[in-house]
Amino acid sequence: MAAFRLLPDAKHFTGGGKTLSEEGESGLAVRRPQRDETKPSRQLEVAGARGPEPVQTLAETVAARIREQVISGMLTPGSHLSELTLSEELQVSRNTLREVFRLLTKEGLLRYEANRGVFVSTPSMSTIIDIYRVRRFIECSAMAQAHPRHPGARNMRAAVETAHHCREARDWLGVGSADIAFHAAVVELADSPRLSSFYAQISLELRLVFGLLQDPEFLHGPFIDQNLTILTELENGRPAVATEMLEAYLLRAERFILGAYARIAER
Amino acid sequence: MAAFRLLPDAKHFTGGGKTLSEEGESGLAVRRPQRDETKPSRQLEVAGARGPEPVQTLAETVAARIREQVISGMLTPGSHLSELTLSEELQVSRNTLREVFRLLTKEGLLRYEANRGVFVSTPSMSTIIDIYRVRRFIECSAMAQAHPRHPGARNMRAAVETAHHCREARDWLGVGSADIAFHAAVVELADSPRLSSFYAQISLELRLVFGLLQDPEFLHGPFIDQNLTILTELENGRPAVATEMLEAYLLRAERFILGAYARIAER
DNA sequence: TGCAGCTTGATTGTTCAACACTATAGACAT
DNA sequence: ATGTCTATAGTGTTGAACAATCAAGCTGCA
Repeated sequence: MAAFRLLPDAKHFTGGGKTLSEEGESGLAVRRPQRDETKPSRQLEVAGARGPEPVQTLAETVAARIREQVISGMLTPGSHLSELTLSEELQVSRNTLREVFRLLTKEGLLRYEANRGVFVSTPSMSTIIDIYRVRRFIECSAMAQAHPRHPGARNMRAAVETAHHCREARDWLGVGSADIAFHAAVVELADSPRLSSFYAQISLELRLVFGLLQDPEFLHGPFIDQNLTILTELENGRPAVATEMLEAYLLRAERFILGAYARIAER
Repeated sequence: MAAFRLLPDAKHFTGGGKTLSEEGESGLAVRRPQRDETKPSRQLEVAGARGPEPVQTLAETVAARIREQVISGMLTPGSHLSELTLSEELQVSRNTLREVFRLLTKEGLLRYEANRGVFVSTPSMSTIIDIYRVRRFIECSAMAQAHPRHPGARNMRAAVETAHHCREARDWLGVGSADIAFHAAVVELADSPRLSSFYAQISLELRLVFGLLQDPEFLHGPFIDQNLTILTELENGRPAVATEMLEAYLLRAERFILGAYARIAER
């Protein structure tokens, strides 16, 4: 799964570059239909089979694609997303693209500037602080009231395992995803769809931060073992201990990220 | 650059308690201002606006308007919002309206159904349960860690006072707003912009529920005094007591709302 | 030189009219 | 009544237009 199709180069989006990708082949791009000749079905479906959401509108598909571009670091924070250029590259109309921008702006990944367009939002120091405040707030509360045999715990375990696999494979992006999945599972313990979806949004912003920082091994490496310990405490019926460890984890992670951020910011 | 400017046809957007439909345009059928004659500046700004966001795009303005229609109960849950009809009534193009729909869908006020359009989302029993779960989760945590002299406390007091004024004036919609403002101020105690904006969204959904229920006096009346008590406890340096009372308040309110909901649902 | 004002592209904001696709309501046959 | 078929209305998406705005280059002139 997760076969990311990525644009050749992020520089295309920074306004300056001129090399447009021709990219005539598959992916999920629809070919521009010529009115009089062949008319390919424009209503498209997404490859991924599972999911109770069989239809997805073009705007949502494109949104998902740009989202991936952003969190994979291919679209760097601060870069300008030109409506014209992007609509040509992604083979969608400007109108559709604008709908996409609305979606992603609400998600916090993009930022509007009046009459100047959209930019990939650039997390600041205070962004990081706020994100971690929210994380402590939500995750710790969820953990504190958790039942050890809650289904969320199973997802936590699964996340820990994939994290280990990815570490062995030196797939640091995967490790990051698994780490986030672990903590999303923690939030699941609270049994609240709204809380979970909010947390998912926060995670997205966090990934933006991760993309900003280099050296992902150093970034995620030290933390995946702590996740395992926390999970074990929970499973052994000591949610209070697990909560305490979780809070310590989050405080440490925050300091860690802030430090890395400051280091690259002072350049 | 912060010069405020009202555009000529801003009156269209100040909706005066009437339906969405427009006052009868002189001349015949829905004619939109043609380019060469009247040219109202379409780039508009909102008057009040103490925020750092001086400019507002048409889509955002329209979104604000529909939002009000929804929470004021003028647009009832479940009703279908036709793109064509609404775009004519609001004097905006279908494309702009679709951007608006994207915005409001992300906010949870509207719901998309593939190829069938958007509907005002209808809160269910589980919606209410989830909303109150989140409220207890967030508000209680915020209260528990609050400092008595936090600026949020001032806002809490202000909300209590307007609630009383509105009650005297029999303005029950105002009472509802003040109640929500009070609890938003509670969340402010946590000092997290993201948490506050999330809570604002939850509040919106809750207002949707309120709009569904009749008898607003019965709905809000009993609760505004409890807010005052909670505030007093906080100000007197007993956040623990305040938290306890807050949780009790929320549990009671949830039962209350659920009961009212069930009563109207079985009809 | 320095700088205020004007001109000029480039880009966003918004609209329009068209067409493709889908769902639903009737008409019809069973 | 039940099921199939066809209009039809409404959504999904497009490309082209124009208006409003921003950014930068150019001018004229103290």
